[in-house]
Amino acid sequence: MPELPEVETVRRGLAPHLEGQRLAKVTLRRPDLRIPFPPDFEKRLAGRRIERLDRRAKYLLAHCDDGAVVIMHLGMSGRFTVIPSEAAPTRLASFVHEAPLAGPDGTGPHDHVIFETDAGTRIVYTDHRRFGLMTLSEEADLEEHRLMSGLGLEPLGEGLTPEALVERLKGRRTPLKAALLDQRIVAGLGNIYVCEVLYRAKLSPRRSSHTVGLARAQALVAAIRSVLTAAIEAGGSTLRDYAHADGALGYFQHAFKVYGREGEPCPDRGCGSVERIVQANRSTFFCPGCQR
DNA sequence: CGATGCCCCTGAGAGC
DNA sequence: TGCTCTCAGGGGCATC
Repeated sequence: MPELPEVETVRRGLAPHLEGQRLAKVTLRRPDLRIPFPPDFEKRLAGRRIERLDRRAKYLLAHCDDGAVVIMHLGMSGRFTVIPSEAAPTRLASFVHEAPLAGPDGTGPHDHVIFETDAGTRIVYTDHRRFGLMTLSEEADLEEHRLMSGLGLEPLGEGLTPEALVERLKGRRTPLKAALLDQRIVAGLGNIYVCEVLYRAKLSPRRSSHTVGLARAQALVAAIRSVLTAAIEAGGSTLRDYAHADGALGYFQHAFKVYGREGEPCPDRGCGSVERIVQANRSTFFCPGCQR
């Protein structure tokens, strides 16, 4: 699902509805997602004001006025729907595929969390595969939370330099594709954007990570920055049922050069056709002609 | 420590 | 129509 650009797009869509708002009510419709909700999650958040909505890697972080932070991850299929107070109490079906309308509150069977703000806005978290999570950090230092402490370099942050990347890839014999998916090295890339980054950097997904020196790392860092920046500007990518917080669709999927393009000619050089291979049980798309 | 496979879950689409 | 199989943007855990 959502990789960094999609999570950032969701953050931007939700922020105006959450920042500065007080949560009037929080409702859970099941006890867990990928992990259980913390005890008293609903009570703990009721009455709290959200001061800021941040993002770290693929996590959304809602900072409360009492210092608690709601940590949220969308997994593969998580999404938010904003229902303004004036809207009819039925969901806009256009951005929820096949989701049957259920209870009198207009929620469907995969709507697991409902936030209601003092302004009357409802923010519904939907996640049919339930690989997402929501939990609470009470730590004084958020970075010490177990979900945050192991995260690697923020791809659009200043820490991602070619030198830092070389340092983290050094000594690893794992394929470069797997290393870039490893959130402990660089945090925020997923399957689609790693494929796109490797294509643009002209590096093979099979290349052993330790063979990436400074020159190749420079190409990688440049590709990571440009692909993610362009994807965020496009509002992320829309595949299958994914949509923004406001129901709009991102369009970066039209800019994919290799992802999902098996058999098509290499878009840059026509030097071969895009191949699909399986690495670590996930599809990799690349051009064996120009990616070395 | 590092790398691989399997698992969590639901639904869509292809093929028979 | 209906069954079975594969695949899906994530990540944690066991195992070697």
